[in-house]
Amino acid sequence: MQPTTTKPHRLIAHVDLDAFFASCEQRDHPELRGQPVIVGAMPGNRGVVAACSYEARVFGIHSAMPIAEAYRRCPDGIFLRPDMTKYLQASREVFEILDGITPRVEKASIDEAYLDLSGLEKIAGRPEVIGQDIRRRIVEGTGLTASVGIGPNKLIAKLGSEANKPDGLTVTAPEDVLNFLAPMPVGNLRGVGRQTQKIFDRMGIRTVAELRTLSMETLIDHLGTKAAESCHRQALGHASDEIVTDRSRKSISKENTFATDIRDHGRLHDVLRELAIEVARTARREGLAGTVVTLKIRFEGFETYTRQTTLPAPTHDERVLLTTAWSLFTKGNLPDKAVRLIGVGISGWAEPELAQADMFAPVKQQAQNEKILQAIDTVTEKFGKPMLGIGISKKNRTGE
DNA sequence: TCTGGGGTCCTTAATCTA
DNA sequence: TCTGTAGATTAAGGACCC
Repeated sequence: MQPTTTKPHRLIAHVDLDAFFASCEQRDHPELRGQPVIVGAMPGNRGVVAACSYEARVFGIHSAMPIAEAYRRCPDGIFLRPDMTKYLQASREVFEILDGITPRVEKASIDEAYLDLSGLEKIAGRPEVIGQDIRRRIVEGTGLTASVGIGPNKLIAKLGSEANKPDGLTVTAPEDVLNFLAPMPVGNLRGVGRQTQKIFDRMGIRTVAELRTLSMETLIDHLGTKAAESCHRQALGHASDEIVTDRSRKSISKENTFATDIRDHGRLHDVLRELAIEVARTARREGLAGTVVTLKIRFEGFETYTRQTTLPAPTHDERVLLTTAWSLFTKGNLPDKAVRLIGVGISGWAEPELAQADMFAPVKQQAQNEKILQAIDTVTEKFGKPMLGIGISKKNRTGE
């Protein structure tokens, strides 16, 4: 009989900067310290709270809350527009510090990271000591506080950092994972948002311990296979412990919500051009060229649609993006209503060598296709009907 | 309450292809 | 040659996250 081998536990940390945007502002403007700071849209405009200080949270304000509601709750709060340049710089400084602790750092967002600390205990001491060291280095290096969770995988590390905010540290040993999770609301699990929460509410399931009592079949019946498997695994404390140090992006997009809904197609086209220019610029800067163009459109009443198409050749040319997106708008069978938001995105990256393709490739490809189409028309004219193979090509090409 | 912006991943339906 | 079909691919929308 083969000896049973069990995979050794890894030691994963999750580092989460506290109220990041608001903390950057309070750090740089001492007069804002101790004040309810709300970063996001300005009251009177459309928008939501991007981040708020802990002093603002006392009023029940939280991120993603409509700014009008935040203002109602705290009219004396300090409302600020986000300064992304500042936050990106602060984020870079934090990641430099984290890179100095271990090379195995995964950037989860502008203000969150996972670190693989496995093996570090021999040099740096117990997980508690390492966790305190991470927090100390961040506050000394940047003036910002962070909450840290440490556990055998990313889920437990993340829930740990959330459990003790702000400026806290939670270490969960592998043998404590089940007890750590048991009393938590199911909404703490990854992928359980508003809709899934409603389903659990209807089932009378509030905590992870209660979730564990459900059979896999029941879970699949209510949530579908993927979500059920994910919840089941998480409830038992099973999750990924892989640190992905080079996450490549899958898409680039830009969108814009108008202050008031508009119907003027000329203005829509102008805005779409600006967005296409920004998307194309980002793509070129990052050496990416994509074949899938997506138009996003939201009408009055928050009615949202997306339309996408696949180009014959990869592009990072704003003219191709604009032409394609505009044709999706005009030919996408969309309602004739005032527009609240318009956006454009690109994805479906070509292979690296193709991504370096010359920017006129799509235009050339288009011209090539036109020639082929002309040839088909000639053949059709001559023989009365298209030859089978060519006929199919034409059908595909035009999407009819 | 009245809902930004930039992403990722999943499900489902439609379409294409062999 | 035509047609039905299964699997692959594409498109659209939804849910979620920060």
